[in-house]
This record gives sequence, structure tokens and C-alpha cells, in this order.
Amino acid sequence: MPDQPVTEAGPGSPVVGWRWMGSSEPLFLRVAEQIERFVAGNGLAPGDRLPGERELCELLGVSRASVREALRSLETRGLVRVRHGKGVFVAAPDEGERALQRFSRLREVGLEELFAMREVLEVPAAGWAATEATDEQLASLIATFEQLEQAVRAQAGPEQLRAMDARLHLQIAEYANNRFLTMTQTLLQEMLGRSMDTTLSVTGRPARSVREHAEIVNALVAHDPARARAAARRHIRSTRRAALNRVAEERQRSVPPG
Amino acid sequence: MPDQPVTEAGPGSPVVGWRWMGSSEPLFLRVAEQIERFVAGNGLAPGDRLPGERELCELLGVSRASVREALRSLETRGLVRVRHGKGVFVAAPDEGERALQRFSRLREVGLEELFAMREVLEVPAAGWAATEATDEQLASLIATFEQLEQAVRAQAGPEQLRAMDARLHLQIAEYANNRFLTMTQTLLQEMLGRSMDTTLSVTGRPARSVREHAEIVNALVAHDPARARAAARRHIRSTRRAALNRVAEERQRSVPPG
DNA sequence: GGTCGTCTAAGGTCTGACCACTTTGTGTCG
DNA sequence: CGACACAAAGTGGTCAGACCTTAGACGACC
Repeated sequence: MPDQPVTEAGPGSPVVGWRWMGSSEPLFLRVAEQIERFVAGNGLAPGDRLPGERELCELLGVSRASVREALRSLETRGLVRVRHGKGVFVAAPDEGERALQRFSRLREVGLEELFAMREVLEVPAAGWAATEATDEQLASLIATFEQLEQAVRAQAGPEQLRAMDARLHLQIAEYANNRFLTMTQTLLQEMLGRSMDTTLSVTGRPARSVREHAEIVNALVAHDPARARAAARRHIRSTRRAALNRVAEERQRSVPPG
Repeated sequence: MPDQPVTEAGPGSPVVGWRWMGSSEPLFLRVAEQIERFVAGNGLAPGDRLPGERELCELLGVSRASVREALRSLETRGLVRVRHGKGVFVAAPDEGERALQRFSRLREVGLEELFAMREVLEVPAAGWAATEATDEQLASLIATFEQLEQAVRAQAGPEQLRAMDARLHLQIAEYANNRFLTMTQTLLQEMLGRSMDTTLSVTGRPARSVREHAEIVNALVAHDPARARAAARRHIRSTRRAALNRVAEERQRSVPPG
């Protein structure tokens, strides 16, 4: 009985058309999309009111429960504001919220861009951390470093190595005492992890990586910002070189010259 | 008539207790909170299953519609995953998503931190933009600059000045051709705007601001990265000094020395 | 032994009713 | 005439119960 054209949907407004059209995507999701389209299509601006729940039901040919679930979803996403006794309104997500949403959709960023950002963020972070880190924090940092060292010696899997590497850098960022920086660095590491085929993660030369990390940690322990910055810069550049080379190799292997 | 104990809620499970207990917070919101608490309280880990919808209804003493709306909200926030025919599960938001959420909750960041980040981000951005911006982009940048200049000449309100200032800097970041940087810069500007009392926005000395912006724009037009970086650094530092001074004054005025 | 139904539990949707909040208009009283 | 009170309409909020669809498990049949 499903997979049939919905009953008397005359040529007037076949908004839904076919129910269960194969995809079996939940109804409320499609309703949410349709409401989004409605807003965009009719050029509704933030603050504008859109049809009431009951009206939307009729418009879209679904029950009120589905419309309400769709609205809850849209409201949670900040696209819509539902006000008891007044109606449903297009919300005005502040610029920051919108940027965040675009951020979360920004899945694919080039490796070059990400590595450029690493240098931008991590070099000053290392400098600040050298100035500001407490002895306690330095001890914790050393512990993390030693774990990394041990993991390399034990020839741990690349997945694990990458996680430890990320953790070390994140820790340094944290000790720079700048919450915005910490957040951004977290995001960056996350996207880097996703962008690199996990297998070619820790740049290939674990031994070298350990040496470079050691230089950074030593500079931090010595409270020497300039040396910390330099060490961080060297490390990131070397990592970048290795990663990009790998990617190039990979590409060459899959698409042989012809 | 509200503000009364809900009817025959015996001592069995007075989970809800009083409806409309003053706050009139929608039920489904409270339900969502309770489910969150349930997950946290019982130490449920990502992947764990939580009680079915009908069970939750009974547990919380509400209807299934409310439970479902709450779940929709939680699902949209990525805290929960609802799977047809199987049940409701605690979701495993990836680290990036969680960082993003913390980011959006991170409302109050010190001005010092934000200005430090401005320097970190905008100085290299100016350098890259000097190298990479196309003639077309430079023309657009100049247009923006002239609008700012004109606004200053016309003694526009601080609100508007700040918006134009933000737009100019955002544009530069964009021309650096690094999507991650652009996003981060957008977020930063947004938080700066929120952190400064809007009135003390554009640092006070509009004329000086225009001159400094002019230096940056000129360096970009000349495709001179070093000069662009230097100009950007000067501008940000001068802006920071002015802003922090203002804040200090403000504080002194409201809390006179004792 | 593998395959195919059937049964069960779970989410998905619908219906219609009623409750609560807002606004508005209207009517009464000062 | 004006101000306040109340009632009605419109809109979101909640409830109750029913039925449908899906996923998985279990058992009968080939």
C-alpha cells in the first residue's frame, strides 16, 4: 500500500508526492527540509513569521506530530524560533553561530592549508607556553612525551602514534593559556586527523619525530620562548614536508604517468 | 489553576511533580535535560542503549510525543542516535564536533586572549593576502576601505564603524586563501564584537585607524608581504592598546580608588 | 543445514482532543 | 469618554491511543 501516489493530491500542490519513495528517510526530516526550502524560496528574512503548525500540516500533507518534530530539529539547529501563543519565526543566527555551522560542514580542507595553520597557531603557542607553563604542567608534558617515546620504541600502530602526537601538541596549546587558541587547535588537529589517510599519519619517520618533539619540550622546560618557537617551526615544517611527499607518492602510485 | 500538584501522581514516581512550576519551560526541554542527566548519571558510554521511548514515557511520566520531541532535539545536537527498529543509543560525537560545541558555549574570553589571537591570525593572513590576492580582490578591498574612510568622515556610529572594520579584516583573511583561517577569523571577530561593549568599539581614534588600515591596504596592493605583515601587526597592537586602556578607564570609573 | 516465514520489540506516523499562552476586541463601569 | 475586565480566537504544548514499518530472533519447512 505504500509506494503509491498519495491519494487525491491533485495537480494543485503535490507537495509530498509519493510517500516512502524508496529512501525511507524519516518523514520529519523531509518535512524539515521542505520548511527550509519554504523559507529560502519565499525569501523570508529573520524575524519573519511562517505558517502555523496546523497550516504547515495541511500544506505538506503530514500530521502535526511530524511537523512539530521537524520544527524541534530546526529550532535546535537555530534556524527557527517557536514561540508559544505567537507562532513560528525565522531565527537570526548570529554570525558566530553561522560560522560555527559552516565550520562543521567544512569537512575537506587542503592539507597545505591545514599545515599552514599549524604553523600559524603552534609556533606562538609554543612561545607562550614556554613563558607561562607551570612546573606541574611541564611535568605532565614530559610524561606525555615519554609515553610517545615509548610508543615509538614499541612500534605502536600509526593510529595510536597520531593520537599521542595530537595529544602532545594539544597540551602545549593548552599551556599557552589562551582559550580561543586551545579551541582552534583542537579543531585543527581533528581536521588534520580526518584529512590524512590514517595510515600515513605520523609523518613516517618516528625517530625523527621523537627528536623534534624532544627539542620543543626541552625549550619549554628551559622557559626559552624563542627556542620553543624555532623548534616548533622546524617540527611542523618537517612534518609537512613528509606528509605532502607521502600524498604525492600516493597520487603517483594510483595514477601512473602516461 | 496551574502551579498545582499534578493530579494523582502518587508517591510512586513523582518524577515531574509540579507542572508549570513557575518557569513554564516547555516540557520536552525538561525531558531532554532529564535524559541527559540519565545518561550522565548512569555512566552510559557512547554506543550504549538507553530505555525505549515508551519506557521513557513511563519513567518520566510524560507522553510519547514529548519524549520524541526531546529525543529529536538531543539527536540534532548529536548527543543521541535514534535507530528505527533498534532503539535509542548514546551517540559518539567526534572530537571535532565536541570542540565546536564547547566553542559555541565559550562566550567569555578575555580581551587579551582575543587580541593575542588577532595578531596570531591576521599578521600571517596579511602576508599571504599580499602574495595571493588577485587584482579584482584588491579592487574590492579598496572599495571596502573607502567605505570605511567615508564612514569615519561622516562620523558614523560606533556600531557601524565596527562592522566595517570587521568586514575589512575579514576580507583580508579571505584573500589569504585558507578556508580554515577564514573560518577562525570570522569566529574571532564575532567574539571580539561581543566582548567589547559595543560603544567602545573602534578603539577611539578613528583617524588613526584609517591611517593604519591604509598602510595595510597599500602593502597588499604593492604585493609586499613583509610590509603587509608589519602594518597589520602595528595596527593590531595599537588597537589593542586603545581597547585595553578603555576597559581600564571604564573599570576605574565604576570602581573609584578606595 | 540452509532458507524462509513469523513473531516481537522498537521506532515512525496519524488522529483528535484538550491545555496554556497571546492578542485582540468588546463591553461594562467609573 | 476612557480605562479596566473579560471573553474569544488563534497558536503552540501536551496527551492518549491506534496503526504502520523496520530489525532481529526464533523456529518450521524444504
